[in-house]
Amino acid sequence: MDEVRILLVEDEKKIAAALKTGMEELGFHVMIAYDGAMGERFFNNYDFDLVILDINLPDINGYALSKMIRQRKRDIPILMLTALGSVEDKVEGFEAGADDYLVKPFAFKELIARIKSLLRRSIHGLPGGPVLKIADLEMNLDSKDVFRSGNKISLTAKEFQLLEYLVRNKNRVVSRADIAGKVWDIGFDTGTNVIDVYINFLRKKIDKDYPLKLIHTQVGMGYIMKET
Amino acid sequence: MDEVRILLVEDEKKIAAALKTGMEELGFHVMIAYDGAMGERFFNNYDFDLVILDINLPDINGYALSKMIRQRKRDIPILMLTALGSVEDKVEGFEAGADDYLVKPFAFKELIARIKSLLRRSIHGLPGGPVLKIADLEMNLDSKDVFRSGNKISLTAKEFQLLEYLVRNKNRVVSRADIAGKVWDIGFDTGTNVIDVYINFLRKKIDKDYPLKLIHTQVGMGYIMKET
DNA sequence: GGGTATTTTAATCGAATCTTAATTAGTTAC
DNA sequence: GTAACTAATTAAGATTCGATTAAAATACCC
Repeated sequence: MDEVRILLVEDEKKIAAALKTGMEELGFHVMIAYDGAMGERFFNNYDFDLVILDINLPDINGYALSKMIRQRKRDIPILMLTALGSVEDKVEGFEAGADDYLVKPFAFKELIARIKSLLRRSIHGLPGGPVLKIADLEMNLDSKDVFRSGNKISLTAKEFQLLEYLVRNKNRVVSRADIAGKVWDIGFDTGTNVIDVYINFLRKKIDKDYPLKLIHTQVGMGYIMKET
Repeated sequence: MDEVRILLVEDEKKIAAALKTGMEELGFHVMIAYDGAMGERFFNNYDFDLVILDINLPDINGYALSKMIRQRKRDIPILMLTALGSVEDKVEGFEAGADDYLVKPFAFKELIARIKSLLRRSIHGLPGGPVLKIADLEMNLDSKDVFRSGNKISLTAKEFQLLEYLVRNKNRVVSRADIAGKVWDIGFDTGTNVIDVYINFLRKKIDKDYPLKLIHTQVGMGYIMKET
């Protein structure tokens, strides 16, 4: 999730500054608007991935601003952040188009968790794009993409399965019998050496060009994937 | 938004019954599971638009169930409903894939407002026209019109269904078995190759005349739709 | 009911992938 | 240090997989 831009509309300068600092430490890019008109202007002139709205603003109130934003860009996540905690306020907030509603005072961590949950849906498509990692190796289980140090590596189906099994069991020695059972559907009584061959395929694609080797042999035991 | 089906996993029967009644009065169709295993079973056997999860369940806990649901169907909204109100609990909930987290006791109206907000976002109920997009390809689910770079493409019913499934799962490899189950109602044990044939039909209509191909084959895995 | 459009089955061809097998290299144990 | 074993590597053969085409079966429409 790179370059997430957040518009924060909040009139209490101290709170706004604190939130901005906290969020920027997490890598978000935050822009503060101190009133509704400013919020509207910013929204119209820049591109944001998410909006955080206070309700009680000096001029335009948050509900109105939310509706305006929804009209103009119906898929941007809006999170309302306010001292108004009654059920009616919340319902009104949601009806104005909010995707989430958080009552002050709140824990910063909860805010972040909710922001991430919202972004998960809107930015990188849908939630849970599961990615396995070890060192600089990444496997995307959805798209079946594999990257080493950012370079794309294309694997065949079996290679992918084997690598997935190894990475899932990283820092743990897996025997050939384990692999045979999980990746191939065989019991490993057969005198085949497919596994060795495939380990070789993987090493060529994954380790060969990199000084840091990830696949290691434990003679007499099996293979292990680790960074050290 | 017609026929919204909600899965409610909640072990306290009184609460579950009360919620079900309340929601059904609003036109939702609710199914109750009294423990995690039951929830999992229901989830696997029926189609839902939203899941409401209690955390403290007799057997499997809500976090685990949430992760399981996310893996299987990553676009369904999950709302956690629980007595655990600490920030850590909430963060854990969101990390397990929840889209919203509501602490008991709560106002029924707030629950409804949050449910509606989630449904509004989830694909089916997006306001303002159901149009799926990827790159310069657009599918209007209402009018069943399909455009590539503004040029109208006419598809047959099955072609449309298949394309819709692929586009909904863009950037994700879908296996033939997935497709067989969702687009055709078959289990893919049959040795048919309809899917391959239809992929071929789609490619001719959608990709043939354009340099940027959208339908890609992952040999041994399935098909994926992506721009790159 | 006839004719067209759509869906499905079937068969072919070529290429990608998987597997086997044999050789070379490396490791362990005595 | 050498025998015995274990693993790495390579190349070739076997098999599967997918694209494509054509034809058959089914559904649809007037």
